[in-house]
Amino acid sequence: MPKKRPQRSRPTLKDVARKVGVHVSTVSRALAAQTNNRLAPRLVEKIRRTALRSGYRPNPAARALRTRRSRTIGVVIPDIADPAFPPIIRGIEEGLARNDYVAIVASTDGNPRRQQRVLETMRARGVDGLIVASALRSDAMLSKLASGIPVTTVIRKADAAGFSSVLHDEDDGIRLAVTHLVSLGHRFIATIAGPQTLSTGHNRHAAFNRHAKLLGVSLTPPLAAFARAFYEAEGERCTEELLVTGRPFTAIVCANDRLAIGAIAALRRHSLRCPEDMSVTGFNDMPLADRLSPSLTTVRVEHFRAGVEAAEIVVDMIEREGSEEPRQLVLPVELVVRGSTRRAPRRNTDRNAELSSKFA
Amino acid sequence: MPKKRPQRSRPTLKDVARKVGVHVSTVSRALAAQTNNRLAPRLVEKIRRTALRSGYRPNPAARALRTRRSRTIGVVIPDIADPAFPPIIRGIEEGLARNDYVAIVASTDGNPRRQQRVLETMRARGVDGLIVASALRSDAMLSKLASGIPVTTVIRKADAAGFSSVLHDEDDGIRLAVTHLVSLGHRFIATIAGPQTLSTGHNRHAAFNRHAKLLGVSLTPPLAAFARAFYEAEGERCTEELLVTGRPFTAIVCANDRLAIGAIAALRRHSLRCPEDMSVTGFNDMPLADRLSPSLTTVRVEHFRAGVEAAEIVVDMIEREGSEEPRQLVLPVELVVRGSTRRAPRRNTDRNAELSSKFA
DNA sequence: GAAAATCGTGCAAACGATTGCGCAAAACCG
DNA sequence: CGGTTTTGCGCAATCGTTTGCACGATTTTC
Repeated sequence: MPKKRPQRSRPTLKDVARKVGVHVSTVSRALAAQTNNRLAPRLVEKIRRTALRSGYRPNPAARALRTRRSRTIGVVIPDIADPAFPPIIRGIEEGLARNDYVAIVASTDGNPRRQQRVLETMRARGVDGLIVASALRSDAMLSKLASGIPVTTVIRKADAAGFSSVLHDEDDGIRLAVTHLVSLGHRFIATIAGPQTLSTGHNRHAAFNRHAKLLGVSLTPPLAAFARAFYEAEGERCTEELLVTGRPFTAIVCANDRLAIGAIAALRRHSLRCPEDMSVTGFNDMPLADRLSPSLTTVRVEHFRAGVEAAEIVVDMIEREGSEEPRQLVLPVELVVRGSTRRAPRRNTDRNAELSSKFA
Repeated sequence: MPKKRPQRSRPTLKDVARKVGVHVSTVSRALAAQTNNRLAPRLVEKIRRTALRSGYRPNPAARALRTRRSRTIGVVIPDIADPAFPPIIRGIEEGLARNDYVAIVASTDGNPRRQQRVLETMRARGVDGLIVASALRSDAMLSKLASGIPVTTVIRKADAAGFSSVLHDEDDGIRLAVTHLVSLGHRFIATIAGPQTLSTGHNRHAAFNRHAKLLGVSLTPPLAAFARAFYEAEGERCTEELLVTGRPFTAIVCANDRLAIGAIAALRRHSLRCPEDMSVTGFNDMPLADRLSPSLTTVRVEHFRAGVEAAEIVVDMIEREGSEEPRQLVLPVELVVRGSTRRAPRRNTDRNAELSSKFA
């Protein structure tokens, strides 16, 4: 029974030092890339070998205590169960691992109080930096609680300066979607916008207005409904809202995939088929978007890459000691055309027919 | 320019001690629940107040160094982008937060080498315990790398003793699904089983065999296809495999939702409609399962709760110093009937008609 | 060939908390 | 009231690293 060694803890610097016959400080220097050039190469080699052989692992607590660096990044997510976020987290994980950092992630449910708690425990935990996917456009709390350590937002952007950010090219994404619809003959295009408190919601909506005008398909007044959250249920509600206006339209540009899913469901309840009667576009190309029926025409974004880049940015900010100003990165997007969009119906459905003829 | 204080670090025990006029050890004791009863109540009160007022937060690194406890749990997930896992992670997060622990999570992609790396960095990070959702039935590596710290598996179980586990009642779930189908008149039921290297895959398949026999609907030889992974594509492949047997069946019990989604897609390619021609059941009730078309009849499991329970279990094992043996928890499941199952067709589709009549 | 610069390593002090031990003062006992 | 126990708190060591400084030995420089 190897129960003899009750706390067989890992070897420490001291153990390695004893084995090699040098002082612990020498071992420490030999193992660190920045300092081992001041030692005799032969010694360094020897130390490294015995360290490796004895399975030495630096004690993270001791190192953190001494260096005031935990090599830990806090990741704040609105809702990890939302399919948009896991790929980002994966990317962050990847980007951090490359630099020997780890993440502690927490969800906020979009609830400011929870976000505050989360940020506080992260500060208490001594994270070296923060990656925030839950930022509001004006997020006073974030500015307050995040002061002093590098912060980057992903996917969303806070208006306040001082944060780095990595974003998708929302404007181009919406441009692609609208252009696509127009090329299919759609002229009456409604939109379901996301929450205007979020940069995504706001920017996509602004982009929609801009490009609709540019392409000469803007309606007056604009045919838009505003979702209070990026959920399917809100997509349904907004669709109802659009339908009860009685105004004609043949396509809906949704601010994200989940809204689009809700929209399609609501349309179906009203016996409007997608894509035959109504084209719908999403945004994100979330997992399963290709497996729905109809499969979703949407804007593909590089969530994984966004995570990686965000991780690299915080790490970089940390290691350069904040001597740098915030960076902004915008990732390209791409339209993926699938089953939810189709050539605009010549003969509109009954309810649209009368009205659209007025406008034609 | 408030650049004067270059490293305005948080107050330490020493700061609080100086302010109150006592020794740091006294402050330490006053702040810990186990030791403050040895101090004068009035003093404790005073210390706590000034600690609070000055915004004191224990330095986690220092504490970890001294106590050899990081209050950090490693969470190992096969793939965080798989919709089954985020709710579990949320649950873990919740369960850990209640006890003032945090999680560091990493994905393995079901890749043993990656799992090894992940487990190693977690050990190196000094996690106090492990929650593993990626366990294989026989996972030698896990047994090796996890030795010495409390481990619990979630959702999946490793055969090796020594681990706690929290599982869903797979057997009952499959029983519910099969019973449901039988009550709808199905007599020829095929199954798409999951990977037999995973406890889920294995147990659900065993359960299917058992209950099919119990209900008198087992086919000989059994009509089963084995997925190599819990992916949609495998669901498609397995469905093809079932169809080419040429044997009649009117329902497929799938080992999870993603396989079911793949199955439905493959059926559609063969002009078999679900549920009119073929009923399909899933397992998990993953997000969006209710939004697919057809919406999925499936077995709902309590993923969130599983996470919470797993967290509570590891924490408990840690705080009791491993003086306890592993615990096993099985959570109840529930059938949720939706659109993908329907009364068995009287007149089977052409290809089933001839054959099923033979068996009828 | 002596002074100066460089090199290679050891010494010891942190970092901030926890905790066994000791020692006064207070409380208790007969 | 003297002696014993209890109470309340301080002392100092310790956890494992990192890093400024010191210092002898080499090498360089003029």
